[in-house]
Amino acid sequence: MKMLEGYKLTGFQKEVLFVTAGIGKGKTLTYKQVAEKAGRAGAYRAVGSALNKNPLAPIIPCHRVIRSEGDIGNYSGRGGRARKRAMLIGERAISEY
DNA sequence: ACCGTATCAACTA
DNA sequence: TAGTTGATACGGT
Repeated sequence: MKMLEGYKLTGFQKEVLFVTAGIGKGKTLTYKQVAEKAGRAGAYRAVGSALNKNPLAPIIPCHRVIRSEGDIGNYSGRGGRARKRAMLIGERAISEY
């Protein structure tokens, strides 16, 4: 996993990105779950911060990380929340409501 | 449903 | 080092 080389990311950042990148297709994880997998359960805020600065926004499936209630969180990638919602609906990961 | 507080890491001065 | 911010979570009202 050397895709993170060149990017000045901290350990937590790398863990978060790695976990996010490891989410299976059509699956979704809540920020809490990602935080737990990253080794810092409870740091859901930090997870958001990490993904916010995520230099691999178009590469990492950050759109598969949603809120605990199943709602769409925010998204820094191109298209913003609309794009994220569209992708999740396309993968049947969430309800289209 | 709405508001306030809790919690964690990164950023900036 | 201290203060602020941010893609959240949870409980009380």
